[in-house]
Amino acid sequence: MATVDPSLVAHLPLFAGFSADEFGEILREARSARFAKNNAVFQQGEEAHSFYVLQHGHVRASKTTPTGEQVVVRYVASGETFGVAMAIGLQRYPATATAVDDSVVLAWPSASWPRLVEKFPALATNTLQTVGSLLQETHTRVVEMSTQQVEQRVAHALLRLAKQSGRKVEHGVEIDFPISRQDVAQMTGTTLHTVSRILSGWEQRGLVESGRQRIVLREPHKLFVLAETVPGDSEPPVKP
Amino acid sequence: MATVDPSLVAHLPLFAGFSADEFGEILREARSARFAKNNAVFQQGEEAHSFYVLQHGHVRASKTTPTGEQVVVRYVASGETFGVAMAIGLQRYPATATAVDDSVVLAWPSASWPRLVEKFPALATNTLQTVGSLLQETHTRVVEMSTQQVEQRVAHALLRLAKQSGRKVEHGVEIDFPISRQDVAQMTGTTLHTVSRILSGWEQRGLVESGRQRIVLREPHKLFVLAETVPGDSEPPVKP
DNA sequence: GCCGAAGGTTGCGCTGGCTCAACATTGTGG
DNA sequence: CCACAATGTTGAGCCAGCGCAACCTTCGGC
Repeated sequence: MATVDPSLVAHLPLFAGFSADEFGEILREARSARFAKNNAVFQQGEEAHSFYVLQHGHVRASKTTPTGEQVVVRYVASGETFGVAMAIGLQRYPATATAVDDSVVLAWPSASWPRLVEKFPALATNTLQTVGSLLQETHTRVVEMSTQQVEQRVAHALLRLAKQSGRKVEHGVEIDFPISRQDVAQMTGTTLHTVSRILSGWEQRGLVESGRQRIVLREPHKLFVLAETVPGDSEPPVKP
Repeated sequence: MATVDPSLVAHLPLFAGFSADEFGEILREARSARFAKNNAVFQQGEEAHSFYVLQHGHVRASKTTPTGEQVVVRYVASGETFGVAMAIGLQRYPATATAVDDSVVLAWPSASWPRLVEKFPALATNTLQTVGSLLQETHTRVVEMSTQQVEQRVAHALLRLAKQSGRKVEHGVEIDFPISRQDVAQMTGTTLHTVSRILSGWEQRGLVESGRQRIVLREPHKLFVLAETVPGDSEPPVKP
């Protein structure tokens, strides 16, 4: 298990406000690990032995219901912290984390969290920011699911992914990891069929270009307008 | 502004692990305030001047969309922390907090959060637990909205409210604050009409007893079964 | 280069739950 | 005590999106 070059992780939000010596000390307790595409970093229900920072790649966090349905809780981009179950008082992971691309993570034993936090209280406040942001995003999602139609929700979901993990390509912004219709459906509370129909429609209108596990936003701004448009807003009723 | 009796708040989760002297010191920075029923503690978008612990009463946190729809984010029960915008890095409150009953809160100036946390790091870890729990609950809600029908979601919502704020009454468990059909609808992503129909149905079956701003669960266990039952699970198709 | 599996598309029919609407009931302020 | 506002109930019609089904396309392994 190789030691980690501090310069590669010094800028991460989890370590904001630490001196070189300090995160040198923290880093010494981490190990680096590689997960090949489609392999699980950890499983829902499993003992929360570690917490993680994603160095490279992309990780999907998803929950499975007792009846077997899956819901995507989050996509983790590089630099982000995940699997902090222990820090929020959980013995077990509440979701499954899967590498959707070949990924490299930094892993700390959960057992060392209390000691690290005691020595470096800023870890707690930094994690609080992270968890707070997740809470906000999740609230946004609840609001969207409560008030918007599927098409708007899908638009918002893709725009968020593009912002978080978009890569500029020739004709727009491509979501920088493999993502299926099913994945988008599980992010927005719909079915892969409906997502497929929506993307087909958008493709015809030139808004996106998509294919197998691949989505390119060609007109992010138009998508944004669509996402904010209340359906039936276009034709105000005529007063006779 | 009266000083606060430490014995009344010593047991709150926010102060777990503090000595008498320590929360005496923290408490000295708080003021107590009373909010009459239906008055706002703070408004969405307003500068996050304070964070709060609810001493008595009940507070509803809700978000309003640009198009005017409201979504209930959370009900706060006594003892719980709310309005911690500053701690999670927000300048402004992301939701409106309204007293649904006459309520008494402890309020700290947001400005004193950084200093308090520096002196009492356990504040950060305690808040992390709180925010973590909220995140989990919100994820549960997303999963429910993604995979369950309205009737199941309403059942889950009421069972959660009963667990958090239920009061044993003669014929069951009553939700211990005024709550309308509209409120329940805004918690579950449906309309007051649908909630009304569902409650009427349950009333007929003897599962609940409800009226104006009032819901009593008469058969919590049966409701729980209903909440977990996949619709169409009852009659397996006959093979001719 | 072939084959199987995974992913994507599209048509069709059905229905849960929304919208619109009218009305009933209960609390509240003057 | 009355009037009105807030809350709740219920009917009727409609449609967005789901379930099912059939089929097509692309990728990866051998």
